[in-house]
Amino acid sequence: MFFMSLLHPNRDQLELAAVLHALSDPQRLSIVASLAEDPTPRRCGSFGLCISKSTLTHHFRVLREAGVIEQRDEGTSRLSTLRRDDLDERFPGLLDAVLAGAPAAAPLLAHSY
Amino acid sequence: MFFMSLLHPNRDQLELAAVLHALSDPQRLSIVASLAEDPTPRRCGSFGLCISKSTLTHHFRVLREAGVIEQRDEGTSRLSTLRRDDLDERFPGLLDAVLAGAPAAAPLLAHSY
DNA sequence: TTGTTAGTACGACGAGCATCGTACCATATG
DNA sequence: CATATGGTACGATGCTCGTCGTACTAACAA
Repeated sequence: MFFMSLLHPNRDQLELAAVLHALSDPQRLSIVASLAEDPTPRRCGSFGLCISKSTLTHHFRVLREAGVIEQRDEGTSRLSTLRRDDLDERFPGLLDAVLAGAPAAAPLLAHSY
Repeated sequence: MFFMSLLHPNRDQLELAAVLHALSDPQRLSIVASLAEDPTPRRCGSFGLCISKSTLTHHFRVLREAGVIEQRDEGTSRLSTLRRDDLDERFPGLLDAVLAGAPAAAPLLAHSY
């Protein structure tokens, strides 16, 4: 989106504790699971979460700053993708294990918030 | 130790988010890494952590209540062990991935607090 | 009995977190 | 231009967390 340049830690800056913390929230876990299920870059508002826009922004920032997701701006949207390669390289097997143990991705409600 | 009966979730009660949260603190991560490196049941005070006794109690309770460790009393001590089997069964690969990515276990200082 | 050891219980403090509403900003579309 | 869309910024609230000190207890040793 606009001015704020998006902070993304690079691969060797990823910290395990930060990643685990980012994944330890049910809403964020649901985002990650959904993103893993369908790797298409997606809008923040398209995850069917029942939380306000500002809370949504907060969760996506936590995920991005921990290095779990990557975000890029396109038009009026901010598209998110999983940083699967980076995570797999730094913490092999972690993401797969988390995804396997995560509750099924949210049903992706019809309306996008 | 005394009166308090120790709460341990059983295998199928383990919650991913709780486990991830328990592992997302550097001190607790260090405890788990140390416990994984040497599976001998160990006293809480024997991990060489520079924190107070009450904080130590707190961290061990978080780990136990999340199902990461098991504790049993013996004499004046409370001995902890990793619940490796249960974790591996519920979240295959998770513990190994975390341990592989964790900073080397604390040097285990000479004095036991 | 007197101490020592290993740990808990309780209460407190400051920091951080999840959440929200309101105000605002870009981009696109009419 | 005006308006709608998708999101951020800021401030506030209430809750949780990590940390501590003090007081306590249970088991053991002298």
